[in-house]
Amino acid sequence: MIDIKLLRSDKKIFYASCRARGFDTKILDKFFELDEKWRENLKVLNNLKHDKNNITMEIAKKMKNNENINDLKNSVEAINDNINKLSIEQKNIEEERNKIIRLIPNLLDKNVPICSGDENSQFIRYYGKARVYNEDLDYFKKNSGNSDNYEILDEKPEGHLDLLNKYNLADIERAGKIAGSRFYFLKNRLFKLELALINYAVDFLSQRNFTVMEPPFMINYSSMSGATDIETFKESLYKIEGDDLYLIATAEHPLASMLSNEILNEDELPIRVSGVSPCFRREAGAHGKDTKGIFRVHQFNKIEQFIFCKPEDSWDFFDELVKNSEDIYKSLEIPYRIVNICSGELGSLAAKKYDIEAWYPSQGKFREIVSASNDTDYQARSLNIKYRTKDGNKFVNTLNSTAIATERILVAILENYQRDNYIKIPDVLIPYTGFDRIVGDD
RNA sequence: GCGGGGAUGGCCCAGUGGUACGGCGGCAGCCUGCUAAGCUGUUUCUCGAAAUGAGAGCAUGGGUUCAAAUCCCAUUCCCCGCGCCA
Repeated sequence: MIDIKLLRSDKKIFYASCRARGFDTKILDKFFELDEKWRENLKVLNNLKHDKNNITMEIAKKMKNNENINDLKNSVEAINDNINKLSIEQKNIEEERNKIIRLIPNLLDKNVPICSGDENSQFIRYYGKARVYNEDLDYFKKNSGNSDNYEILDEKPEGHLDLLNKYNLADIERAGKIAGSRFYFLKNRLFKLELALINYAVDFLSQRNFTVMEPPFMINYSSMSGATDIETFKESLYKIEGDDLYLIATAEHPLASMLSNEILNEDELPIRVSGVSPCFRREAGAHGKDTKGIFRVHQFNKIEQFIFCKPEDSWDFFDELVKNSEDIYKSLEIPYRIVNICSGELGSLAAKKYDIEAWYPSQGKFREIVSASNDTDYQARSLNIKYRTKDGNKFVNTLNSTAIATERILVAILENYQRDNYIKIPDVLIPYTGFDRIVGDD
């Protein structure tokens, strides 16, 4: 949620931010209209309550002295009628206003590139030595900042679905039979590789001062709506029938809401937490995209980094999160690039977002594997997470970034590490897998 | 799931219908020849330019009443016991 006081006092910057994101500024007009009415009503309502309180106290006094109070009673009843009427009106206005204010997106950071379309996000940097099929070279060059760090392949590498079948690493058909499309059974060494990735990430983040944890995989509406932009997010979430519970779409949701309605001491910050969890996504609206294999699925595992910090530190921590994620992919030796997501593509919580995109040789593309966002105080305000300062309580800033989304990294490893008759295991993972290659059934 | 007990400000705790007591901690100031002790104020949210201005707030949502932390109903969570259970 944005800062309502700032919204009232500095309308222009919100109109500019909404326009840059491609949001309809009518929501702002509507907000101001409702807010005006709300404040007027509140004044009247508070005056009525003030009168009522005075009379009520007088009644208490008179009763002590055994004086007659019938007249006073009647006047309170009359005031109560007015209060009730106005309260109902006020409640409706407030509900509508609060619904709208949640639709207003966070203010953009000044470094976010302004754009409307998909392809305008800004290239930041490239790392690694990509294996590039000769026909994909133009695309690679164009999207890697014209890097010359690549190895040309004359034959198109196999796609991950073929590799899954070739080495008997997944059963997607039977998963489809029992659950539907976009589900999978992970098998054999690929499954062990996933466990290795999880353990590797857990160790990695522990060493970088994160408290690692397994969060609840379901949370209630209040937490979910605080942690997300729920109105637009709703359709991508799974709801549990008969209970006030939603399956999480990322560990960010429980990690963020973990501290909801709390006031922290200044010296507790920053708080670095990391969550390992499955992520459940309906992928509504993704029909036809990545339908084969395990690249885009309804359930995948992810290790997420999350930081609560003071506002003045949050851009440093943004860099820290991105660096952590980058260091993981450097260590796994997966080629990647980083892009600064442009205004039209940015989620409404984020003031700025960097994506890390891995190189997938058989797709001949960079695809998203990490999303790092600084939500500034937007999420903290919705969740009511504050810290104490000399000048009163302030909202913390929250930041999140993927460490490893395992299914996408498994695909990246399969594609980048395929050899003639086996899949090589990245060196840093061998201590975790206990084997150095995937060859077949075991 | 059943029975019993509970939820009060950052924390602890008092409060059986008349508008939330006290302590601890934090912050600000005062005093004191000094890492102590003491004193005063302050501590949540909202409206308001501000007030020595007002309203709200006692787990949540309803109800009774002129008036509810207090009485009634429902819900949530925590503790104890029983049952069930990986």
